Amino acid sequence: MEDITLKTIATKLGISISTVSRALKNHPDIKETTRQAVYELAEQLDYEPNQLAFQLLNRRSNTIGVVVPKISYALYLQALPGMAEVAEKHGYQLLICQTDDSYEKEVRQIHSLLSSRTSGVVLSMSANTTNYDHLLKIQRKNVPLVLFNRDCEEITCSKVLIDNHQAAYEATSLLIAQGRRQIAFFRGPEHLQISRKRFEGYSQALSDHGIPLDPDIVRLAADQEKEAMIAAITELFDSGAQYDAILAYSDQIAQWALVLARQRGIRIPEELAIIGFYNEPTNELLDPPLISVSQPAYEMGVKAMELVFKELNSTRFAFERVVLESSLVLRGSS
Amino acid sequence: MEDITLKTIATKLGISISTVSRALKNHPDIKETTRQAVYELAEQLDYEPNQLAFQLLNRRSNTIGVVVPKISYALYLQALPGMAEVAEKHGYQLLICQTDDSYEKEVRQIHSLLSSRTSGVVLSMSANTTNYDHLLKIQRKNVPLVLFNRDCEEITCSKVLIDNHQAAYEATSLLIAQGRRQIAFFRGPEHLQISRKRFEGYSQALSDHGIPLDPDIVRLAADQEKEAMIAAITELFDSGAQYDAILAYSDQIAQWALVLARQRGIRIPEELAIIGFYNEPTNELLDPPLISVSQPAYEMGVKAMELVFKELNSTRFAFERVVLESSLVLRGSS
DNA sequence: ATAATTTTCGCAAACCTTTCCGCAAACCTT
DNA sequence: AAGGTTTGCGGAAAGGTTTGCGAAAATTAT
Repeated sequence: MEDITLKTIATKLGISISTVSRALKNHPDIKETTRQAVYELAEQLDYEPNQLAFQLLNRRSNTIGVVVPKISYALYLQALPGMAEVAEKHGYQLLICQTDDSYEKEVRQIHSLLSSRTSGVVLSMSANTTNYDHLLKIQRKNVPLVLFNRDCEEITCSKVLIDNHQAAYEATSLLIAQGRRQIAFFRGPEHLQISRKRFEGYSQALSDHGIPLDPDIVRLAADQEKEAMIAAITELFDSGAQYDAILAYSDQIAQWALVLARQRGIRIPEELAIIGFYNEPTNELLDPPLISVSQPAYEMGVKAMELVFKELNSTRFAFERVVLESSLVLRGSS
Repeated sequence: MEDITLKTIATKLGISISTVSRALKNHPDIKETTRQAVYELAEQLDYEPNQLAFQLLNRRSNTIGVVVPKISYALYLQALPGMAEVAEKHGYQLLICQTDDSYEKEVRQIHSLLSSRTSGVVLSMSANTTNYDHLLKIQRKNVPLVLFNRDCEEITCSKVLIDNHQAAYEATSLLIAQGRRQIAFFRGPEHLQISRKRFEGYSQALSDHGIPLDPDIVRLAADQEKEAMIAAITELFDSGAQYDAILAYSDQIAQWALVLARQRGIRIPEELAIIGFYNEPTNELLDPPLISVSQPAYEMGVKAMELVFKELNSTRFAFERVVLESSLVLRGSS
């Protein structure tokens, strides 16, 4: 069973390869009868145009690389379909790469994408990326790069983000408005700008309301593995520090905080209010349902992919920085 | 900024393209000094071999297509990394396609994969697929096809599955052993073999223990959208039927059953025991934590991908049917 | 010194598609 | 009927890589 190519059809029909190619593309130069004959035989032989040849000719593959820390995070899980839809509309496919927040893996993935001549890259940097040579390499090859969710000042390119400072500020303000004064904070990975911004928003809200920041209840929870999160939360709980609310960098942390607090008989939200980030769908299954900062993930995905194609289809292009609105999803946990 | 190719290097060094190619591949024919010169210039120019050209030559891309109903299901979310790891070890990338359980989308995706000359396909059929022409087409093109999780008797190929009959049988038996006699069952999509098998395992366990099957408490919950699931569950709750346990086709359903039951003040597990399928990580955040049939998702992914490469690298190949062990993860919900 | 190797490298084909250009035949014009 | 236009199709190049084969250059043997 050999591969069916234009040549197969051309030979069987006694016409040239170029005629077959044009017939299949409905080129006006081709006589209706030949066109029909070609279509019939192509159908009968299950001819599938060889994208590889086309891509080589085109000098790039119909593929956009999407590099994310973990597919399983709600944000990416929800953004991916948005990206896929836009990509499919343009006849492109997505090459999804997971870095597991490893810098080395990210570099490997990027090289692999470059090697397979991806038409563009949407990237959410790993938490351990502090060197950006691989990203500069993408740009040097004139491949559109769009930073997604996780920003990085060192790289100039299009970006799709939310205002993390603002989001954290609002969440904190909500807690304060509800009378909370001792708001604990779980920080995310240190190198991540979004993590820093969220902390700054939190700090700002406190100071704007004249509440001193208590370092005892600001904790690091960079590792999003179950055991690490539980350890960080337990440490706070056992520290003897005073707190009547928790704002966490991610819902993963917030969810475990809620569960562990419940196990200790702490009443939520009466004794302890909890708010997280990302609006994981499972938040509403919890008891009580978890409040969270919701990002318009699907729209972010759409927007990011649109920016890729915008850059791809224009010669001289001005980078865009798109900042979408996040919102607090109010539920029972506060 | 032009693309860097072998020709670029060859011209700058005044040698031929083939020499550059061989130098980079450490071909013994090449003198050490030229080899070094080539390596240096390649490094300096950020040369990335053009996979597209190689793939065209090779007549297939270094890519395995993975077609699943929804990435967000825990099974696939956990299986994907297993697949990716094996693929990467072979120098392959994954082209992940989501069908949203739509037959049409599945057909489109398959054609797209065929067109881009994927080296192999791992497929978990959509719930609405009853025509298998597109799968036969894959096989006719000699592209290795491995069916994953969702079986289908009409297609002969390698498969990676669990014994759904057995799993449901065990789950039901556990409930019976705990004294439950009126076990409600939420069925999955009708066309899905795994769905039927689970129901059969459930029925078998009942009859083996001399318990009659009560059609009133066997409900269809094919649609895994939140609203549809809530509707199906509410319908059971409002039906006035008697039941002291629920076995659900998926954890999504089971989770909502648990939450909705709790909202109605039903005590779990005292009044109602609940068991689901797939072992979603969020099960343990619920109150009480949800019991579930756990599949070795990661291993299933690894195994499936290994089968793809096994078939890819052998001329005459015997299909394998791999049935992995599932297990009940015991928690508080029963 | 020449002959026989061995070392080192270049040529060209192949993978399949698209598209510019040109050519022949058929058509139309007056 | 001669010229001009349109219609329908084929030839060939380009895209970047790998590889078998042959050839030149360098080395060794006689």
